[in-house]
Amino acid sequence: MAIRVHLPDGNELELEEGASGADMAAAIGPGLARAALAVEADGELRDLTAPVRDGASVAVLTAKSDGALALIRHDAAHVLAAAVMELYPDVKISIGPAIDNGFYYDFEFPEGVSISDADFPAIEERMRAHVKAAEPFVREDLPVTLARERFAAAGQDYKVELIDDLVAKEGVETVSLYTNGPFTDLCRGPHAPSTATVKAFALQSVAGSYWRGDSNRTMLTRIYGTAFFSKDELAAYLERLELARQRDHRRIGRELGLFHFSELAVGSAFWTPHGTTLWNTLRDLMSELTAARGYTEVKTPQLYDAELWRISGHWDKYQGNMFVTSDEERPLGLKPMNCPGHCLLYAMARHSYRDLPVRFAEPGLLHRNEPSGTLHGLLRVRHFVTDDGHIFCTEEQIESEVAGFLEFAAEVYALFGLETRVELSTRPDVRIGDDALWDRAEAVLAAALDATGTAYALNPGDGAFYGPKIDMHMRDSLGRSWQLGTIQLDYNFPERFELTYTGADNAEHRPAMLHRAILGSLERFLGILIEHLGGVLPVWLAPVQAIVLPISDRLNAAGEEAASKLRSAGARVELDHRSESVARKIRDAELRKIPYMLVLGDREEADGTLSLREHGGADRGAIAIDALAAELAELTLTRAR
RNA sequence: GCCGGAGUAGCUCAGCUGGUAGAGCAAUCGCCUUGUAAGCGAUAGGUCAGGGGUUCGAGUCCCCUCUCCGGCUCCA
Repeated sequence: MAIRVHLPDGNELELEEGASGADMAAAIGPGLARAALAVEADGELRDLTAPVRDGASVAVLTAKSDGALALIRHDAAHVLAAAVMELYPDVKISIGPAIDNGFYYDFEFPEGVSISDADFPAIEERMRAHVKAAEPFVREDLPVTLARERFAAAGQDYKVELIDDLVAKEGVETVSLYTNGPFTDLCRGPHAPSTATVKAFALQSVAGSYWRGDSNRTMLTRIYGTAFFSKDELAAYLERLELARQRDHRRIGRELGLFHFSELAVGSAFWTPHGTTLWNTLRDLMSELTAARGYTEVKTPQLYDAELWRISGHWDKYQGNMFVTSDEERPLGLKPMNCPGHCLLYAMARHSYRDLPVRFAEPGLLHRNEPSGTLHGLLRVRHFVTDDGHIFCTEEQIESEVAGFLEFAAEVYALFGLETRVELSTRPDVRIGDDALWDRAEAVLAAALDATGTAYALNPGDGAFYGPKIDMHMRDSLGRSWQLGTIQLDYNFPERFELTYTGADNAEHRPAMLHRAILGSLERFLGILIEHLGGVLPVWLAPVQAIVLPISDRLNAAGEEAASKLRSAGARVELDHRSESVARKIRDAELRKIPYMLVLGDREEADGTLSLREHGGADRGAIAIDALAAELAELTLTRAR
C-alpha cells in the first residue's frame, strides 16, 4: 500500500505507508535528508519522525525555510531549560517559546536564588555541552493523567497547571512531551531532530515576568537569548543590536543637548533652548495642519473639580493614574486627558446640525501618574503634551471623519518618512457604557478602515475605557512598539455630559464624539523620530540649521555679519568663533549633526559667499549668502526631507 | 507597582583581596591663526546617589531609601 504527497514544485511523491518525514526527505535526495529539520504538512509544522499523511501537501523545512529560525530558537529554549535544571535542580520551569528575535524561558528559582547575567557563562557552558552531544528531541504522547502525575511528582506545579488548563479549556486527552538529554518538557512541538542545530546562540538578558502575564501572580525569572544557524549570523545580529543602541534617543538627546531629566521631576523632560526650538517647530506644524483641516484651536484648564472626573468616569476608572490634589474644601484632579474639558466647552454653547462637525484641537499639557517602573526617556513620561483633538459630529458623519483622519495621519507621517502599524482595539474589561453602544462603535470604526483600504490588525480588549480605537504604532531603536496616533470613537462622553445639537427637525440630538491624535504625545513622537533619524534632523526641524565657520579669528567679524544676514532671512544660524582649526570646527559641527556647515575664508569674504559643506561630507563649494538664505528658507517652508 | 542589575567630575569610564579618589573628552585661561572630522600647554572641577551600620579605617562590606537601566503588568 502506498501513499502520495504533493510537493511544493507541483510534483507528487509516492511513499510507503507509515513513511516518516525523514523517509520522505531521503526519498527526494540525500542532501535534503541531511538538511531536513521538520516537515510542513498542510500548513502545519511536524517532527521529521512523524508519519506523513496520504494526500498531504508537504514541504521539507530546512535552515533556509521561513520559520526555521523560530524552530531552532524553540529548541534553544529547551536547551536553556536543560542547562538551568542541571545547575539549579530545584528550579521550577514554566514556558519557553521562540519570540521575534530569539527565545526566552521563564523559571521560578528556589527562595534566595537570583540570577544575573554574571551567571550566563556557566549556563551557556552547560548549553554548549548539550549541543555538542547532539541529543535527539524525542517526542512522547501521553494521556493527560499520566503526564500530570509525572510533573506533579517532579514538583513542577506550573506544568501541572498548564495541563489542567488544556483539559479544562480545550478538552485534550493526550499531551506531548519532548525529551532532550536529561530534560523533559511539556511541549506541543515540533522540534528539530536534535540539539545539534543550535550551534550559534547567546543568552542576552534576565528579567522578571509575571506567571501568565498576571500581575497578581508569581513573578518568575525570565532569561532571554537568541539563536541563529551560524556564528556569523549571530555576530551580525549582535552588531546590529549594538548599532541600534547608538540610536537610542536618550543618548542622542544628551549628545545633541536637546533635553535632560532630573530625579527631582521624575518622568518629566527639561527641554534645552535647542530642544525647545525642535519641540515648538513640531507644535507649530500641527497647529498649522489642524487649522487647514478645519479644526479650531482651544485652551482648557489644567485643574478641575473632582466632580468633572466623576461625570467623565475618570474618578472611578482612572484615578490611579491621576495626580489628585485639593483646595481648601474640594478635591481636584490634574487633567490626564483633554476630553472632559472639551466636552464642557462644547456644552457651553448651543450647536446646530449645520455647525457639525465641530473639531476642537488643543496642544494640551497632561499629567499622568504612571507607575515608576514604566517610565522610559521621552517615550513614557508623566508630563507631556498631546496634539489632541475632539470631533463632535452626527452619526452619519463618523465614517467620513474617521476616513479624513486616516488620510491626515498618513500625510503627517509621510512628512517624517515614518510608516506605522495600524491596529483596531476593541472593548476592554474595565469600561463604561453598555454592550450595544460598543457593538455600534466597533462596527463603525471597522467600516471606516475598510472604506479607506487601511491595512490593520485586530487587538481585542485593548480599547480605551470609553470606546474602541484605531491606533498607529512605531518601534523604537530596541524594537519596542509604542503608540503614536489614535482615533477613538466614543458614545459615552456625549451621554455623560448630555451633549446635544439641534437637528433639522428642530429636536435635540446626541452628537457622537471622536478623540484623535496623530503625534500622540509630542515628547514620545520626538523620541521615536530622533531614533528613526538617528538624530540627523532635516533642515526644517534642526534647531541649528547652519553654522558659520571662519577659518581664522580675523574673519570672526565677517562671520557674524554673514550669520546675521542669514538670521534676518529667518534661518537658525550659529557662528563658531573659537580659535580652532577648520578641521576641528567641522568635526564638532558634524558631531552636532548640523545640516549646513558654512566655511568662511578670505576668498569667500571677498566674494560675498560661503563654502557649503552638508552634514555627512558633501562639499557644494562657494555659494552666495543670499542664495543660501533663500535655500534655507525654501527647505524650511517645504519641510523637505 | 513587581523582578533583576546599576549609580565614582558635565560626559564616557578606571579604582585588585577595605588603607580617606584617577584618566580621556568637555569647561576655564593662555599660546597658535588655522581651508573641510580632534593644534599645544596650564588650571579648575568629586560630602564616590542619600541615610544608617560594621571597622582603628569604607568608593570598596551590610541594611534602608531614591534614581536610572532591562523586562513584566500598564500605557500616548
